[in-house]
Amino acid sequence: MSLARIARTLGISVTTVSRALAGYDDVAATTRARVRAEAERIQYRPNEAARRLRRGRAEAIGVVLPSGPGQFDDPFFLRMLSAIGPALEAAKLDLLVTTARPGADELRAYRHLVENRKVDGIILARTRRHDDRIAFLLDQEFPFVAHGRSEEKRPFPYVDIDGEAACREATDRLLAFGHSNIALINALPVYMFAHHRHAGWRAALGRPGPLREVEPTEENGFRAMRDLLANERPTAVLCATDRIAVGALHALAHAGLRAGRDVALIGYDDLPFATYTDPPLTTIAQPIERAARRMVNMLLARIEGADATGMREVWPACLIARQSDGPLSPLQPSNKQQGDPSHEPPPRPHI
Amino acid sequence: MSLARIARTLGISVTTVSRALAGYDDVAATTRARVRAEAERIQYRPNEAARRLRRGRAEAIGVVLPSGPGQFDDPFFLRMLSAIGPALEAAKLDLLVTTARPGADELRAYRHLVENRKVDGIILARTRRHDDRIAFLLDQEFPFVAHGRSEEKRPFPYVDIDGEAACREATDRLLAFGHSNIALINALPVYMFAHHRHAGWRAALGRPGPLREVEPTEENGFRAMRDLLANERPTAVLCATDRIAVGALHALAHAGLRAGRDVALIGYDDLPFATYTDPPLTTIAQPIERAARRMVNMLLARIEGADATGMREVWPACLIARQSDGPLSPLQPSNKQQGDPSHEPPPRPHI
DNA sequence: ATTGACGTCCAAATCGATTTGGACTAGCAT
DNA sequence: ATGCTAGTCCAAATCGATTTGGACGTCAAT
Repeated sequence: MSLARIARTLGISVTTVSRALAGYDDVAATTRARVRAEAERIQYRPNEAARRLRRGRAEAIGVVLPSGPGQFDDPFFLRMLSAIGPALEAAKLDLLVTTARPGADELRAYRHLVENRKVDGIILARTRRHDDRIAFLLDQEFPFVAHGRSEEKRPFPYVDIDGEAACREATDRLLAFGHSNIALINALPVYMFAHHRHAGWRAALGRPGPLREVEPTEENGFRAMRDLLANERPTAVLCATDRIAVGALHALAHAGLRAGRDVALIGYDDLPFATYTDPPLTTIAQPIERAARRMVNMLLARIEGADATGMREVWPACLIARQSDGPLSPLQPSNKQQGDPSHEPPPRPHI
Repeated sequence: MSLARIARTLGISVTTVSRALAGYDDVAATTRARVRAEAERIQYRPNEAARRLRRGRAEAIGVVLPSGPGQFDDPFFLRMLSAIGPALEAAKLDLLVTTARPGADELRAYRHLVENRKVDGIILARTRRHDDRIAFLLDQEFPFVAHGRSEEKRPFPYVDIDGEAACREATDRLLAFGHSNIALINALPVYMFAHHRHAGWRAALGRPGPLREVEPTEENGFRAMRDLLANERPTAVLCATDRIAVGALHALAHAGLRAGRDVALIGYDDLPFATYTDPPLTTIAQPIERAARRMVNMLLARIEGADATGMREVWPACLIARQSDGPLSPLQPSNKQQGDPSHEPPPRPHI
């Protein structure tokens, strides 16, 4: 009872109050001023539910967070959320967050959002090569924007980071350092980003190399690295995420090896702790926040009915050189000739 | 047009359809069955906005995430969110997430949630000694539950982890190892949790010790540790968060010192990477997920009108011994007698 | 004087679910 | 026949904002 209350106090109709506040031009300036003043006086706030009911919109967008072991503490989603928040504020939309364990639970969460019209649009992250969430949303013709591509045949809006190029460059860098036995500890290949990172590594290498595919946790990075050391014994390792890299770093230390000297290691994500590992981690930084803001803008346009064609963007990532990689060590078993085992930092190639 | 549609199809009134689906007992079993069948057939989903309007409830609860430099990537909030999510699902409430930079922006976010009746209740984390958010919510008599206590005089519902006891025990452990010059790198004292951790350290110490207070990032942990080494030169350091501890660890490595041998270091949070630092970090684990679930239950009760008295719980934390701490090294400058510089892991006291 | 245009304003319908306060019928007892 | 009780059902009001389709009055042009 609020527009009504202003109307009663001022002795005018609810319609006029509504139109005055909404800025219609069929309201006399003096009336509008009176309405504005009274609205201010009683601290009028429109009832969201009423507006939503009338407009037929949820005035909100949704994000489904993966929950469950190994997922919950991934800083990626928090970075995304904190970028989405402010971007939505401008559009006066709410952000609805749901959690779901990957699997059947997850698709159910998306169904729930769509079928109960909880949100007007969805932002979807961590796309998979075959992604039933994307297929579902396309089937329903529900507005969404994905972070990452997919092998879905129908086109859909996305913003992605070019992990393939980034991993190609990182691998090229390792090759330029003189490495040839370059391993990849990748995330599970169901994820599109893992697929791309694998492709970049594979392309730069020009042939298969030592490969491990794991759920990206420190624990799994540790295991994979230990296993690589026991078998293929690579001199350089590209890790698909920094969490994997941290585990791998630890496995190296366990084996009495030092990253950057005995084995070159490159991570991916540039998590805040990457500067403070020992040695500091060479890694690949992604503009997640900017990408998230772009995704919000795309989604808003989609909700307004804009055409989705052309809403496909792939942005470059950026390698950040620190100390966990470097030239092939002369102490390592390799085919190269032995060099000077100096402690000076060796020259680094341009990338 | 949906209850109405079922009503029209079945030739009965909207009232009856509503009451049949809502489980009132003044509906004939056969009618109820027909309604249920038709609802199922057309995949009936009640319109949230209409229900909210009628019930006068938002059917949602809110969380305000701190955003901005140094904050956004704190895993704490993501862990909390992923625990809140499932707990809310059972109650059929939505989770509304807002972001705000700490400061004026933040209180504005809370005002917004309350004044626009966006949510029925709020979960508030990272309480401060003087917390204007808590004061505001109490003033408004708005249902909320805090994670952490405050110096607010009026009672309010909270679940907290006993950081004071945990830090007292951790400091006692360091004392038992033979340390006497035990520093604390704390978070800023505006935060209640920092205040508690300080109190525990101070109580165990029985006198002042080297203290640094910083925004809890790796960077600041690094600086603080470097500064401590250049000045008070403690033999043991308690860090208020694992992120600080990681920075401190790095500062030690930089100075050619090794944690666990040259300097004892204890963190707080048990972040996933804590097992994989070098050396693995002795730290304090908090049952955040369980606490979050408990907070949701309290909040639901509060929303239902339950009395808040007695809704105050302090849970114990748990020290996880790894390798970053240990006995006073004989090589360190100290008052103790020199021992055997063996590489065997020294005996550890029970805690 | 009539017409038309314009400037202001509003009654009523609408969105969809919920809830109040009965209406109506059949069956049974008085 | 009358009253009463259960058992079913529903018309209408309600929540609060939005929107349609005019109503009414004033003023200038014809």
